[in-house]
Amino acid sequence: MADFNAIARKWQKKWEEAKAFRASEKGRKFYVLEMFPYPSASGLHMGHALNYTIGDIFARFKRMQGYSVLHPMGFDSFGLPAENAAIAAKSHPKKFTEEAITNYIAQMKGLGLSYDWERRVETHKPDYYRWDQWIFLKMLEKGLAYKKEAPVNWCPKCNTVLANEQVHAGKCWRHEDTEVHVRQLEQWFLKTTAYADELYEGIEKLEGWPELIKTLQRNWINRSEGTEITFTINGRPWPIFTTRTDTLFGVTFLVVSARHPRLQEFVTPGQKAAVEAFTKKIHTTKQEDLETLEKEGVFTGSTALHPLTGEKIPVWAGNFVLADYGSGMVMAVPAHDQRDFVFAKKYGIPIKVVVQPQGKVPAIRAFAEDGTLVDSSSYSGMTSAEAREQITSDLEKEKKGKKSVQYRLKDWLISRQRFWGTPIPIIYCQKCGTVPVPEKDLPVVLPEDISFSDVTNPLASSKKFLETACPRCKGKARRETDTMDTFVNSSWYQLRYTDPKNKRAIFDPQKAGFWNPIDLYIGGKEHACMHLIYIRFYTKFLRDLGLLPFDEPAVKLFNQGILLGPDGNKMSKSLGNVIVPEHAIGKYGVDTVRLFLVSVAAPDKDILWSEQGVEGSLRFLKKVEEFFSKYAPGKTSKRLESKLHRAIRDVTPDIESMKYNNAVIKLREVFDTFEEKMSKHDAEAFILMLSPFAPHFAEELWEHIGNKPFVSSSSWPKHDAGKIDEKLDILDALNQRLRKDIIDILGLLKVQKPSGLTLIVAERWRYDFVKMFRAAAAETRNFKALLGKLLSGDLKKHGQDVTKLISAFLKDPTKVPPVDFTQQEELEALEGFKAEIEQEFGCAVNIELAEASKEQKAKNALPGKPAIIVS
RNA sequence: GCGGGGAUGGCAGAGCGGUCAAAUGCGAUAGGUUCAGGGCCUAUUUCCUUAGUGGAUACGCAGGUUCGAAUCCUGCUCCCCGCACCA
Repeated sequence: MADFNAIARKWQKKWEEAKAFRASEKGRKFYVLEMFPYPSASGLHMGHALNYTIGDIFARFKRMQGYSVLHPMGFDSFGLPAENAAIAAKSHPKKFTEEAITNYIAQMKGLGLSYDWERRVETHKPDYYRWDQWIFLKMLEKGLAYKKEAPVNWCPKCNTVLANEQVHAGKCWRHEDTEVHVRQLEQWFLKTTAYADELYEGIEKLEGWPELIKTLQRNWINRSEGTEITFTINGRPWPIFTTRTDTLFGVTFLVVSARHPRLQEFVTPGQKAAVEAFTKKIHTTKQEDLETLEKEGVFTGSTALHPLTGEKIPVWAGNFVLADYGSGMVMAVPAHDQRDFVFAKKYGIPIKVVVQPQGKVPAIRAFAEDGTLVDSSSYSGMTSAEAREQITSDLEKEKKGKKSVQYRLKDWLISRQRFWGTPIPIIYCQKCGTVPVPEKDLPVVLPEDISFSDVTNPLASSKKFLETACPRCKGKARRETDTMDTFVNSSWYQLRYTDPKNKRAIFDPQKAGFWNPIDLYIGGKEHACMHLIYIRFYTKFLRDLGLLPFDEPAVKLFNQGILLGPDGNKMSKSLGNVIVPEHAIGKYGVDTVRLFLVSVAAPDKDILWSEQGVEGSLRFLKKVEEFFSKYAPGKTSKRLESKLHRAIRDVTPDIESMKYNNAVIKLREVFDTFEEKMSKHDAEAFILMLSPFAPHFAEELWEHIGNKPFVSSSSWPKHDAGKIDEKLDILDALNQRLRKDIIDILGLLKVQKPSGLTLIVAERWRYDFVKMFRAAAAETRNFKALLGKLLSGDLKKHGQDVTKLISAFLKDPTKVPPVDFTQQEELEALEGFKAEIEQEFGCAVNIELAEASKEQKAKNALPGKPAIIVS
């Protein structure tokens, strides 16, 4: 038995020496990319292996199809874990990171992944992150990067602020048990909202993206169209956003967010104490509880003027209004909004019905749907939709409102009070203020002499870093000590792969444009609202800088499933169900593991790891090996040829559509029909098809049958439709059935060794049936009538054959397919099969035609199933 | 509450209007093998019936469309997963 691991090492070395997977800009391109990993100290896990194998199979497949394939890998190497590890070990995160990277590369090579390693990018290297800084400066220039004080999410464990996208249900994205606090801080933001509209509208055009991701993004960006209505409070105009302009006459109070920065402007001296007590309570409420919190509020003392009626409306402060959506204030229409309804009930605020439904207005809850307006001055009688239009346009005329679109998407907070990230290229000068670092001074390099001793940002501990001269006045200045969110690094890395060593520019637009957009981007669905929004945002920005001629980063996005442990749970150390890639590979070999990972289910489904399943994959490879160890080229039988070409025909689209599981099954199926004699060319076809899945093993076989390396760079086989013979398959089925029948009968007769077998072939009814069908088809175009005719009476019991014909008929009504076999052909086929039967049952076999005189004997004989007489 | 995805044989998982009692793998059972209760090979693995063809049920539940449904439609139940007071 061959040593699969030795084979793997052998070919990995050869590939590397030959630089077999180097990408070059010529011909038809194909860009396959898997989301690059964060190099963690614990190394690659099986989930990574799955993710990368999925991409690798596709990359290899496309390469064999003659595409220039770009299949690079890199490392998202900035991030908190390395920094924390460094703090614990009183060391530098760079050390941990680079060790981890070395380890990752070795593991990836061990998986036989066909990367062009020369293009590798590592985001913690200054020659990479200088371009993060460059982009930042460009954004600053265009007004898309800015600093502002805002309530921000603070994770006490990460010791830094987080972006909105990194807060999941009130918790930190990395610390599911850690409450995020809201703090008021001055931070850097990237103006993702400048592209909100395009990010939202563009989702529709992402045809190759999974519906799920698109929906998640739609929800995240959440565009809503409405009207911004101006209310006057204390003599000053305040815009309020609503989607229900039609309920304007039902407004009985306004609610301002209790967290609103300008809340104090509404608070009258008389209400001061009450409001303060209330806000204090709000600030001590946990984010988590906020979701289930009862709607509460307090009167601010101020009143607003209704823009149309001039009525006085009380302004409340409430805990259920978001400070950072719209203007942080809502108009409350208790009759038509459930939240307002509850609030009004609680505080005894009047409820005024202005929209009438078909039936009666329910008293216990608000009627929040569209209906017909009542009590709304001249708008009464209009439908909600009409009223929205009319009221908005009337408000516009009076300059008391305008159409408005609001997004849930917020600007991206990128400041991090951490060390291990891209320094923000900003200098604060006492005289000149905030000054961007000039492009020529990039990169702003992370210092080495830092100390993690304090809780403040470690960057501030490096004097060499902190103290600098102002680029404008040359006076004393200090650097920004915040670094950028790591998601910045991964927002454009796919472009850098196309020109990774460029020292003068972020990339050559020529090269980036050749490879991009990514043709197949593979990664987990958890990135839907983080990375995948950011990368789209960056793409649009770089496009607007004139660097990219396209709008979206990837044509097709593929989300692989989650790899589950043998117990059906997600792999985790705490459950002890983690399968370590090295162990599995050591035990079964890489190719087996790769093959198994894609055999279980379609790659977008969750995969259940099963030791027995892996053994099954190994068994298959061993059988293949066994076959080829005895293989000598010969002439392929028509039968095998037919099956092989069909396999080529079917495997190809299976891989193309990433149904790897089905492709593997088809490979197993053809292999099962292999005969000792087989031409070299046909043997090659099989090895070629096997190679994306089991690349090392395939190379070995390829060499074994006398070919020069590599299969990996040979051409994908093409099928010859002319060689696919359906009749041969039917014949196989007939033979199979006959064999089984003989076995059954011998069993029933309790005969161990028959001295002879006589097979009597009956007249074929099908022959006549088809003639009839043809005649019927010719004489009528009414399919139903034809069917009725066919399905009636005697023919009904031959349903299977009827359906076969009908399905063929439906595909092309002008043609009735030829019937399987005529009686004559069947006889001939049986003659051919005779030797095999004789061999198998160890007796002479007679084949007879059921003539009239033998009718009696043939009474059990059916088409394709001769009557069997045992002697 | 809003939205997305599911429910198939002992298990995993294909199939997504006719060629389906339903690929393939795993497991189980039987038989074979110069055969160790291992490996390999072969057969069986819904029920009934049987000198083979056949029949009855069956693809979450209940209906419907169709000559024909695991596949399409409607309603229901259950499971998973996102977002969640966005005005």
